[in-house]
Amino acid sequence: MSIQKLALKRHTLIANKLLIVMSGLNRETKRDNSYYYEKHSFGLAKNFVDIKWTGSLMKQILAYVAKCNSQGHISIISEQELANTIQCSVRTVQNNNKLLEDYDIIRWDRLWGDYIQVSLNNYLEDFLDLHIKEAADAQNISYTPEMLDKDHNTYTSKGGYTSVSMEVIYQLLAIKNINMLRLALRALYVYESDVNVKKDSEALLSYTEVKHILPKYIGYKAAIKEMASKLSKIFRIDVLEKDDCVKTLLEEKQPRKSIIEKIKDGFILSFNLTGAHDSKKQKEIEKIRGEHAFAQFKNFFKSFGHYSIKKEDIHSIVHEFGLDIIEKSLTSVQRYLQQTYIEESMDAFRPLVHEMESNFFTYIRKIANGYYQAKINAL
DNA sequence: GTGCTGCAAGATTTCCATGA
DNA sequence: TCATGGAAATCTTGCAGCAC
Repeated sequence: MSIQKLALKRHTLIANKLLIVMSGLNRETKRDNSYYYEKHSFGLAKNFVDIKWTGSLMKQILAYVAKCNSQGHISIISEQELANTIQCSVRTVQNNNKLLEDYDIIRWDRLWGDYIQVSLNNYLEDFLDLHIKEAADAQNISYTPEMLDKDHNTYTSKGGYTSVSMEVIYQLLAIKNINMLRLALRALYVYESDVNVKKDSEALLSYTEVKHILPKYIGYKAAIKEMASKLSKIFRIDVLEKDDCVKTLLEEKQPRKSIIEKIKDGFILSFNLTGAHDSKKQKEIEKIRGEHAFAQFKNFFKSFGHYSIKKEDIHSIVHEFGLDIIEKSLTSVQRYLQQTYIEESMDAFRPLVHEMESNFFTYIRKIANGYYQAKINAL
């Protein structure tokens, strides 16, 4: 019997401040004759700073964020499946839940057997870093569409959030070494900040930065290089040292002051996410290809009947299950329609077409969900 | 029978002294 | 300052006992 794992969201939104606090707050607080504290800069809540982030605890929180709905609620989750997914024992999952509840980070209740429900406390504020803007202030700020909800509330964010692909989440949950996990979480934040926001071509982490984030005993070059090399399943990583470091970064780019500071270290890790690992780019590509796949299917279907599906629903379903699953589902429906048309009577064919015409979104979603569950279980 | 908790052993992480 | 090894601290795990 295969070990059951959790089916997680294809794209998980996670506050940068959560990545920062779990990776370890930077101990180098004095910079350029002034003081900088990540705790204050990111507006971290006391309970998130005070709790001791063990490896299993970090992975458990990542799994909860990757599983919950838009209100931070998980209506049902198996402790055994969670333990299988984050690669620890059920006892550790239970201990962690109790600890997280003591620190007022989650609430949980047992449903029956090993099934529980979990709510992430202050989900918007603490896990997405989104804060509702007062109505009076809202008129005076600019915002991106992503910062508006269905009720047209306006949100502000201090440290922002990043989108992490399902592939990357599963890779993070498989990491056994706590310092590798810390390094990966910090690299994801730097990638969001440097590549997605500042539009640099790569995310750079200097030796000094890594040294002050990881515990002192592990903060030396050989150990950092060793850990970085093992993260190649998630990132494309280049280690730039001494002459390489200066030449590559100074000759090929026009670096900002902050990058020049990193170059002075003479030892820099360069991180890049490619293909399906880059959640934001992946979402944009899938939107366009998804629309194309549905347009092709609609063209095929027009000789049998007519249905309508909103563009937003296409984006949402492609976002939820992924382009490969959606294409597979549409191909399967097309084949099934053709087969029924050829091999069955009109009495069997008509109700099928009618079901699709009445709510094609629900119909295709049901099929996609089946393929998706099978894909997750095969991981 | 089920779920929770305390305990102890083993595993992992962190600290610290030391030498290069 | 960096790298390392041994010691100490902490985390993880499974078992046993208790309450319901």
